[in-house]
Amino acid sequence: MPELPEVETTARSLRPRLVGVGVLGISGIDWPRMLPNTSEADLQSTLCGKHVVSVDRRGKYLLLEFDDDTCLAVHRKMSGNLLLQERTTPLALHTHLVIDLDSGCQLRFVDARKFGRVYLFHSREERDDFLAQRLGPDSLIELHAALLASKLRGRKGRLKSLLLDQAFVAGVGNLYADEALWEAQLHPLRPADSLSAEEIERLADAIRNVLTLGIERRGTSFSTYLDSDGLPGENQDYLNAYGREGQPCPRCGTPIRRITVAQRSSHFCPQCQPAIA
DNA sequence: CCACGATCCTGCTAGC
DNA sequence: TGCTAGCAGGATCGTG
Repeated sequence: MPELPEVETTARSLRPRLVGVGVLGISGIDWPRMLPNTSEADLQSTLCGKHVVSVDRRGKYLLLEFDDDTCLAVHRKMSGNLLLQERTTPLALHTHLVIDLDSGCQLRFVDARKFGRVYLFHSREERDDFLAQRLGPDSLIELHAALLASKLRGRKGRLKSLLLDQAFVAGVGNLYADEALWEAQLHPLRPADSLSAEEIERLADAIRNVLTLGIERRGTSFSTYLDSDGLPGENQDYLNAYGREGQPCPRCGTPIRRITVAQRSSHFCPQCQPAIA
């Protein structure tokens, strides 16, 4: 499941190979629902002849900006992958969008579960409104202890639920939330406004740390994530809590426990992450 | 503001 | 062996 580090890894690898490149055509749409605000014909008429001027990331959205301020936003949700491949490479199963480029390559959106979405915005303003409505401060570049403290103040929800809320902080998903809570030694069910200043600082540091390490390891390929060259990341070899139910906590040896929080599995060490501070 | 449940999808796995 | 039922999971929406 692509979260911030996976999207950032993809953006970094696509950037040098897409900036300056022109669009020749759009094809392969076999699932109109993945285009909530556009269509194959709309994409075709809007993007043909346009050149990519930037490849960016906001939260878990990958953004391709073109030379007339048109913007394509891709959210990969659970299983979506963006592959940059030679035109001659056979299409992978579950390919739902193909963008033909004048570099001889194709940018292909492949998504087995069809949860992924591609949006087209006709101006920077339209795009920014869309994102502002959904995304809080970016958990990698904007989140600091003071900001986290002010956002947590008065919030009665569970800590884990809030971390998954993209309007609270953008970019953290289930896997990195569990890893950050493990590192900060905080129980996922802690009431959000019960954290001490020191705990908030630990959490802010942990979030930045797990995301940064995730990027350095080119993402976590827990199930389906692949980078734009179709290669897995390495961070799955370094997980401390996520997916490790019953296995020893790397810090204290206590078996990792799994509970359900906000309808999502939550992995934590019952020894290092006590429910009561 | 918060919690909970349903929804969307399909590959995988556990269980029979 | 082969089948099926159930699970996972990000975001959104409706209800309480």
